[in-house]
Amino acid sequence: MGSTIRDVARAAGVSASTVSRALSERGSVSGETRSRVIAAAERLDYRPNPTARGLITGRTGNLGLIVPDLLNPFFADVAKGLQSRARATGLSVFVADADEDPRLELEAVQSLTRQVDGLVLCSPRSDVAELVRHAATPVVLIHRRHPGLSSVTADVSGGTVKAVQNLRALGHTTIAYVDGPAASWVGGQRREGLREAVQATGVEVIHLGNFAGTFDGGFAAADLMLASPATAVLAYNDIVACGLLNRLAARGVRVPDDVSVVGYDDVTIAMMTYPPLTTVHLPRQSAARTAVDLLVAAIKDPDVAPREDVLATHLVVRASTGVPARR
Amino acid sequence: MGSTIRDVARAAGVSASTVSRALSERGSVSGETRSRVIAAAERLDYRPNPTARGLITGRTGNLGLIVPDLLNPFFADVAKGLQSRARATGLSVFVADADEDPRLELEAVQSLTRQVDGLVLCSPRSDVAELVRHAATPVVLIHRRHPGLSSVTADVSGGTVKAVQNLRALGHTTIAYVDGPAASWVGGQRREGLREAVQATGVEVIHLGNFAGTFDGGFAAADLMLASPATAVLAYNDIVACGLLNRLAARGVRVPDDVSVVGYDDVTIAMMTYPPLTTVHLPRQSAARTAVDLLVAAIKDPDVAPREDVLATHLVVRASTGVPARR
DNA sequence: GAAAGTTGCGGTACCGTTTCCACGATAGCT
DNA sequence: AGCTATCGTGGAAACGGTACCGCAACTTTC
Repeated sequence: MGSTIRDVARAAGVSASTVSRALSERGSVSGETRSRVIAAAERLDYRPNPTARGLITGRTGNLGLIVPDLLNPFFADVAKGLQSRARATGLSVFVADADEDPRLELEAVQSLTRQVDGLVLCSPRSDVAELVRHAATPVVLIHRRHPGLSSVTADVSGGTVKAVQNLRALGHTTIAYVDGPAASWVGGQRREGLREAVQATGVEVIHLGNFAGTFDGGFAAADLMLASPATAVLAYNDIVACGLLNRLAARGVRVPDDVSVVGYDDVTIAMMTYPPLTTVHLPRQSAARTAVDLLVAAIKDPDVAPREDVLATHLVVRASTGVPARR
Repeated sequence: MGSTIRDVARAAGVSASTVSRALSERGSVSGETRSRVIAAAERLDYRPNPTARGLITGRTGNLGLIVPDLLNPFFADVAKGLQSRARATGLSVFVADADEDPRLELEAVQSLTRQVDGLVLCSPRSDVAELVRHAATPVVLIHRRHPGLSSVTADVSGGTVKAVQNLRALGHTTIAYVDGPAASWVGGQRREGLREAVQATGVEVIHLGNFAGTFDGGFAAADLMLASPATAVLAYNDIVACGLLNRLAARGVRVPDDVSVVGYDDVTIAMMTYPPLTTVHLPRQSAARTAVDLLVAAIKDPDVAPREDVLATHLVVRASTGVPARR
């Protein structure tokens, strides 16, 4: 089956340690010996056993990613980006879906931490300090910040300001906001952005309250929005916006003629709605890339100072926003 | 940091082998000794090092999943289902996104196979025999069949028949079909189902040709569909259907009044389109569950006979299909 | 030409766990 | 009482690598 380093050593007429050195490009080996070893390894189709290597080096060559829900395209995107960057770095990645359950998040940390060199926590729902206490490896956060930890976040409040400015420029003066789960960290960021935007532009913001961050959440919020004097609505994320669009269409409200809708995230389906959704673009693939890089740095040197990267956001204007009609 | 089995042994006043036996419920240990060991392990927060255990047992406790594209909600769903079932079985899962690239699929097999006890290949794009040649562990296929391998597929052709029968019952006699990539295995299944359906119902099927299995593919196909005499259209999958809906809406065609649209997969966004999409439901979470179970069986006994499970499909009728208008 | 440094390689000791074997003690049998 | 099972336990080997040390041969230096 799998040939071992000793098989290669025998075939090449050298010792096991020499094979190890020759193949890992470490230590000094004569060119002639090295090529003989490489030839033998090739012939036997030898691949170092990662488990055995991991035992002695303490490195697994793996990264772990914990997300609240893979079905949310936002997290799927992060997973994809992380995967791709990890592959480029020669790492494999464990993915754990915590099903929006803080308990499962902790469980995932515990079961993964021994098998990976580093952990990426994406939008964790639970207490970060608690999670980190159970992690035996470096940790990087995505879409959440925590003192003393490296993190990659997006400038959500800046994006919010841009969105509101754009709506204001179109002529909207009263804007509804559909909030998500109250505990959400990014939710806090958005509300802060809204306060800033109100100060900067003078628009009036109507908080419609907390809804689930899902299609149904948006669906439910639509009726409240229509009952309000707002001419535009900012949704917690694109999925919520999608629910809004749907309910609005069902009620015969035209978008953007009667109501303008703006989402957050710019996930794939934001382009697929009708009309295509104006949305605040949050970088995901690049966030994932950065997260891998931060992690790799922390693995190489555990004492490296944590870094809090904030990625720029921008507004993607599509067809769901326009000049408000008189109501 | 992490305490070892010897630390526990010392703390409990026994040997390392006794600790191993006590904790793994294997072999004979007196009740008194066991509880002393367990107490010591608890106190030291001892967790067996999975790497070391893996080295000696040859088991990693991990599963590998290779999908073409995590952004496709279909595959994200499979990943989620697999993950959840694996967790319930005490396994962790590696996820590899091959980016629709056969070369990356092979690479993923090679880099994962030594770190897992079993591999799940979901809709592989490449030659399955070639992939399996490089796998050192049991393999289960999802959404593809291959002689000698366990697989979990959905009865796509049966679902197709149901879809066509439904359209026929509504009064459609000419149906367009938007095909996906020519090489696709499921594509073949759908075409076969179409042939069956034509025989059974006598409808006429117009093949609009091969398109990318994406939103853009559907977008592009819409114009061809409108130029044909068909009153209903079957799309390669829900995403393609979504593209169709969009282009139809943009051209002022009403769904389902002017044209009926049917998708495949029943992914989440099928509920979120306007109008909500009638679609052939393909089980994913249960496919993933079955795949884990088949794999676990194959891991326990490598000589177990391969099983080809075919899961039932059904038509989910939503608002995108209706009685055809005279054109 | 001898001392010192460099290079290439083999031997050995681990990494942390499980598994196999041996051994003493206790129990059950004739 | 002696002989054989059975049970509980400790010791040692093994899994497949890498790291460290030491040694021989060769090169450099004054």
